[in-house]
Amino acid sequence: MAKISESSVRRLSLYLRFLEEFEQRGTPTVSSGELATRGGTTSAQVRKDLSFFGSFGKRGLGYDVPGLAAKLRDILGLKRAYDVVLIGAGKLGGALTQYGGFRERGFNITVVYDRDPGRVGRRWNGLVVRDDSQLERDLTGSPAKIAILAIPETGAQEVTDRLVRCGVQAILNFANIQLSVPDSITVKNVNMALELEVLSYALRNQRLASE
Amino acid sequence: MAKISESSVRRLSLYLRFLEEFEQRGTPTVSSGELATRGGTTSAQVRKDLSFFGSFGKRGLGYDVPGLAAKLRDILGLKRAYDVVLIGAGKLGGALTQYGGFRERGFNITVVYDRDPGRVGRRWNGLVVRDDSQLERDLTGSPAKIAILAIPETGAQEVTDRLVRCGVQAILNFANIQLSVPDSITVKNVNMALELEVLSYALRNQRLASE
DNA sequence: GGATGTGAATGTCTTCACAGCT
DNA sequence: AGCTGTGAAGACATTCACATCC
Repeated sequence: MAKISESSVRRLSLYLRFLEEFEQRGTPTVSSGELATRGGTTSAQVRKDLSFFGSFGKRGLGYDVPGLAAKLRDILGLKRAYDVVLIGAGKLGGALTQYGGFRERGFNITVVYDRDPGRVGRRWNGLVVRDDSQLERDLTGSPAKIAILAIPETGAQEVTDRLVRCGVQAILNFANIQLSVPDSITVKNVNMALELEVLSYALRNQRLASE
Repeated sequence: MAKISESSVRRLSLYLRFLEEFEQRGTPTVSSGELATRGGTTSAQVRKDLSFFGSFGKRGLGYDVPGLAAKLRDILGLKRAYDVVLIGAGKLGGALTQYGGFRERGFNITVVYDRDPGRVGRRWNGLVVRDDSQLERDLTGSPAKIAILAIPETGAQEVTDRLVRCGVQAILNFANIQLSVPDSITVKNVNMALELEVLSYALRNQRLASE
């Protein structure tokens, strides 16, 4: 299959969200233009994004809402549920565990690890915090393929190496560090301070432009 | 000034982080190649990114670490501190307030709003949660230009409109909704479920490839 | 010698524009 | 008529490669 750009995949994910809104409202069909305005892009972009995977629309009519939604779920691999391993039972981990958006889309945080003795063994958001050292014993042979790292920089690389050895193939990393992993492993970084810096850059440009 | 791509700005932000590590370690100079390997890019990319803003290096030598760090802080608008308004005193808001990475870089969450009567008035992470309805009274004339939205979709657009009216110019949005704002306002979305979906897509591709 | 800075070449993504269905 | 699907064109981003300077 041809390689699709990440921006394209991100947009597909957005389109799916809009389609689900239409689905709930019972709207039967939708045009590329309607998806485009909601997503802040153009109708040509929407059609091109979809065209990488096939032709799902009817000319003159648009796209069948439930049909396209199902197709996108298939493309994005969302037809199945995923067990997700959470590393770090801190505030951020708690927020993520509580966050409904994950469960809604089939991402279930089924286990959480921490290395702080004050946390290990405690009940926490409906789970029991497990000791970090149990990771290998628990995960070897487990079907979990996705992990979320919600821990500080220190130790993040070490835990990553262990997760990879246990068969984890995709990591959502909140630690402020560039993880090094084998090519076969996918890592997505969420770096909140960096996002604010992009905003700061934009603000500074505004200031300079207005002088 | 020429328009710089967002990916370029994001990389500059990364380089700055690496430079700060070098700074702490007392390393006097660094080459584009060293920054590149840490950032997972190429030396040519590093030099090109920097070249949009000037020539900061010495041929044959590399870049002066504190000098380049200062220059990047200036470019990114990080020489000053920012007051940040937080909307939403929930788990996510709490995690963000506690998160050291913001303060470290001069982003200070100075006030938090919520509309849940059970939260308003309470002490919370060193702040007192203020009633959402106070927003206009507090913010009009305040220097705060950045807001973080850590609330559910419902109400996010309404609060956004009010923030914009109060002079907020940049918004970091954690709500799962595409905010509509005037062109002059900068919005960055952090959509954690979407990140997981990108991972899901990658996993599905791996599965398909191995069949 | 060693590393920068940068035009030119290449590669990638987006937009255009229109033929082709419904 | 209306909207899709898609080559072709255009815009943008990355990589190459080398003259330039320390």
